[in-house]
Formats: sequence, structure tokens, C-alpha cells
Amino acid sequence: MITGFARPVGGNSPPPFCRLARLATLDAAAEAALVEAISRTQIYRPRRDLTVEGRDIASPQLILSGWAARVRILLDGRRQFLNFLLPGDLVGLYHHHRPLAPASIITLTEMTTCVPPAWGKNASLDEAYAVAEALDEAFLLAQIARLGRMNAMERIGDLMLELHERLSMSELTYGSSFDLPITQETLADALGLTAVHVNRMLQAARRAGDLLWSSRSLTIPDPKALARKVGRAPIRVSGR
Amino acid sequence: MITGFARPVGGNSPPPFCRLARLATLDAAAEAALVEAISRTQIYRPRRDLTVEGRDIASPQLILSGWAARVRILLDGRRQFLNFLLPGDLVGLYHHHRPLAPASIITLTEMTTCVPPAWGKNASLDEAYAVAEALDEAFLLAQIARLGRMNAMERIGDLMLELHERLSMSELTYGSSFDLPITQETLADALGLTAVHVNRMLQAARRAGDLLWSSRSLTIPDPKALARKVGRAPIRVSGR
DNA sequence: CGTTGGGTTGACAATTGTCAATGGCCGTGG
DNA sequence: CCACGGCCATTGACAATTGTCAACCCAACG
Repeated sequence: MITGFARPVGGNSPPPFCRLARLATLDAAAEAALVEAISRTQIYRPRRDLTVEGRDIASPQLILSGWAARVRILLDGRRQFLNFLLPGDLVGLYHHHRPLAPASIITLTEMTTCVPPAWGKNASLDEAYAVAEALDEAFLLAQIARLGRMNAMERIGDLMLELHERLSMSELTYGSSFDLPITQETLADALGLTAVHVNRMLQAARRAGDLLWSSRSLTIPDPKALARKVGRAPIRVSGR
Repeated sequence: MITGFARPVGGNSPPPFCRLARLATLDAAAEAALVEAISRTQIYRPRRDLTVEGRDIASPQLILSGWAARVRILLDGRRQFLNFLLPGDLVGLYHHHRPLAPASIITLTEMTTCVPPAWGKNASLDEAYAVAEALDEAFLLAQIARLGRMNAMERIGDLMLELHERLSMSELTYGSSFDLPITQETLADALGLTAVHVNRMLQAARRAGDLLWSSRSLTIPDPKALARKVGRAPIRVSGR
């Protein structure tokens, strides 16, 4: 049994554990396998490639702490972050032979990962993996709608609400605040904007009282109001 | 054995069959199961909802003919198509209990579908499903990069190349031409643009000799050149 | 024939990008 | 301890892309 949740970056067990346990009801064997897996961690420095687009995927990984992002680089250097990868997220889990990475993964902070228990060994874990997979897809769809149909202000608000929602699954939020260990340029690359414009919109959001962001900590003063303002509905993926 | 490929909308067996067979090597049992499944078709009229966001997914479906799209509608009516669904595509295939639809699906043309052989019965089919799943994800990632970092001209060219690539998997292309049964407004909703702007860019593309589109038939005079111009690499998902 | 759904055009507005410069903060090395 | 360099945030002036609105045309179709 795991108790006592550590602070964001320090711990080496709680975030992924409580997230997966929330996605499905894990039985004792699943919990044991997870605890065992989590005991063998791997550490990455910031700005390292975890995976390179087009290359073989060695093994799936479970993020224990730190942030990463999937990224696609255009030929002329333009860069688009496809999604953020947060503690508790699974990456590289595919069901076919010799999967190739559909995108590169780059760490944004120091990061620790482990190899999750294999798929197909435990039904309750498989269920959690499947739900995680469906959530990942739902977040990709949300990203498409953001980039395609929202203006800069809405994109920022919507993404912050999503991050809050996701981090809260891993107990990494403090009320309506959370640690946001990225630069404005990174945020711009995720939102399909330029850093300059993101900067301006963030200031507008602060003036409007929608978002407060300083020294790596982001606060959403009134999440419900912001959700209404950007027209956001929480994401659900399973009827259970 | 299936032979003789029918024209786009008419047939009721070839496109999905040859696509799935191309994703993995299907054994005899898999082929038999597929032929059996394809014999029980369902027909939808254009502009019908196949699925509604947030509702239970009854069963997965395999598209035999016709086009559909996954869509997300914002509160104020803005509409974003998330991806196109083409003959041979699988939809609603999830691995967890009581999956909910992450987006609505609407038919763009008349469409016929069937219920594909269940997952977990045949290893070669499962492999094909897994590859299809990975391809779906790769196309979502491509859509994100398009919307986030490409300008209108590049988005159009890139999407047309993608459609050509996908349709050719189902033998639904004629050289560098294919049937494009959508309106400019639909295209705009897929590309995060307005119909007016799409119209202007299409004319520019025609003048530039990049794309010819008339009476539902789109031709890419020089696919390689266009791919180079928009900076596109073909999508691969498996090392085999 | 009238109606309707697309496609097309023009004039104009809004959003977002580009470029260039500045300032703060912080770690490093002399 | 201080100078330096680098990274990041910030600002201003201006340009480019894309959206908005409104009108018109045309072909298909009942």
C-alpha cells in the first residue's frame, strides 16, 4: 500500500500510482506489479530526446515525475508540440509489432520514468492502460479543436484548464494552482502561436483575472468561470 | 478471395479488405471472418450522426464505402472536423469497458459500414487493428501539426497528399487523382479556416498548378513536388 | 421557373506574426 | 565580489495572414 503523497518532482512512486488507480480499479496483483516496476527508475535531464520520430520504440515508459512533450519539427524549423506528457502518463504503448515512434519526445524538465508492467498480464492493469489510451486520444482531439477553432486567449485558457484537470488526477495540484515548469516559448509551440503573442495574451489574462502565472506557479482564480468563458466541458472517456 | 475492385461508392467489399490486408498479413481465418462481416452491411444517408459525443459506443464499425468525419462543435457553433473517416477505416474500437464517444461522427456522403470481426479472436486481424489504430493516431498528430504550424496553402496541400495516401491504401485512387466528395466549407472546417479563404487558396493552388479540383475529382499534378513544397514526409507506423 | 446550396468576388477589419531592442535574473568564471 | 553571457520576459512599430460581411452567379432540382 502506498501512502503519503510526495511533492511534485521529488517523489518516485505516488503520482503514476494514484492516476492509474483512478482510471480503473486495480487489484492486489496489479498494485504489486506497479510498485515493483516503479522501483526501477530511469532519469533524464531536461531537453533530452526520449524518442526520435520514425525510430523503433524500445519499450513503453511510465512517467514518474517531470514533464515532456511530443513534438513535430517541420523542415524549415517550425516546431509544434503535439501534447504534453505529465507524471502518470504512459508513452510508447502500442499493440502491434515493431512500432515506430510517430513523433519525437523531448523532456522539458528533469524526468524520471520506469518500464510499466507488460500489457496482457493483469486484467485490471490492462483496463487502466486502455482507459489511459482513450484519454490520450481525447486530449489529442481537444488539441485539434483548440488549434483549429479557438483564438489565442481561448487556447491558453483551455489548455490551462486541461493541465489542471490532468494534474489533479495525479494529486499534483494545490487547489486551483499547479506547478507549470515551462517557458512562454514552449507554451507558444504547444498552442500554435508565437512567444510574443503568448506573452501579450498572458498579460491580458492576468489583467482580466483569469490566470496568474509567476515563478513557475500557475493559478486559475475561478476555474468554473474560465471554463464557461472558453466554452470547455470536462473530458470523459468511460461510462464507469 | 476477393477480386475486381469496384468504383468508390458502389462496392460493398473491396476497399476495407485490401486496406486491412495491407496493414498486416491476414491468414485464411481472418479473411473468412472479414468476408462474413462484410456481408452484413448498414447504410447511412449523408449528414447523419453515426455517433454523438459523450454517448456510449454501441459497437465498432468498419467503413465499407463513403466518407464521414469526426467533429467537435464549440458552444457558439464553431465547428472543427477532427479527422476524415474513409473506406477501410475502423471507428469506435476501444479496449476498455463502456467506452464513451470522444467526438461526434457525421457522414459526409452516403455511407455503408459493417461490424468488424471482434477483437481478440484472430491474431493476424488483431495485428491489423493495432496497426490501424497506430495509423489513426499518426494522422491525428499530423492534423495537429497542420493546424498549429502551417499556413492555409500548406494545410490544403498537406491534407490532399494525406488523403491521396490514405485512399491509395484502399485502391481508391486513379493515378494522382481521387474522388473528393466534400464541399469547400467542409474542407474549411477540417483545416481550421473559413470557406472564403479556402476558396481563394484553392484558386491560387490551381493557378500554381499544385491542385486541380473540379466536379468532385481532385488531381495532384505532381505529388512529389507538392510534398516537397509543403514539407511533407509519408507516414509510417510499423517497422515491417 | 423559383429555390437552394455551393462557389466566387470585393472591401474592409481583426488577429496574429515579425523584427528589433531592452531589461531582469542567475549562474559562471575571473 | 564583480563582470559577463545567456535565457527569458517584455515592449513597440509595423506587416502579413486570415476572417467578416455582403453581394452575386450558377447549376441542380423539384
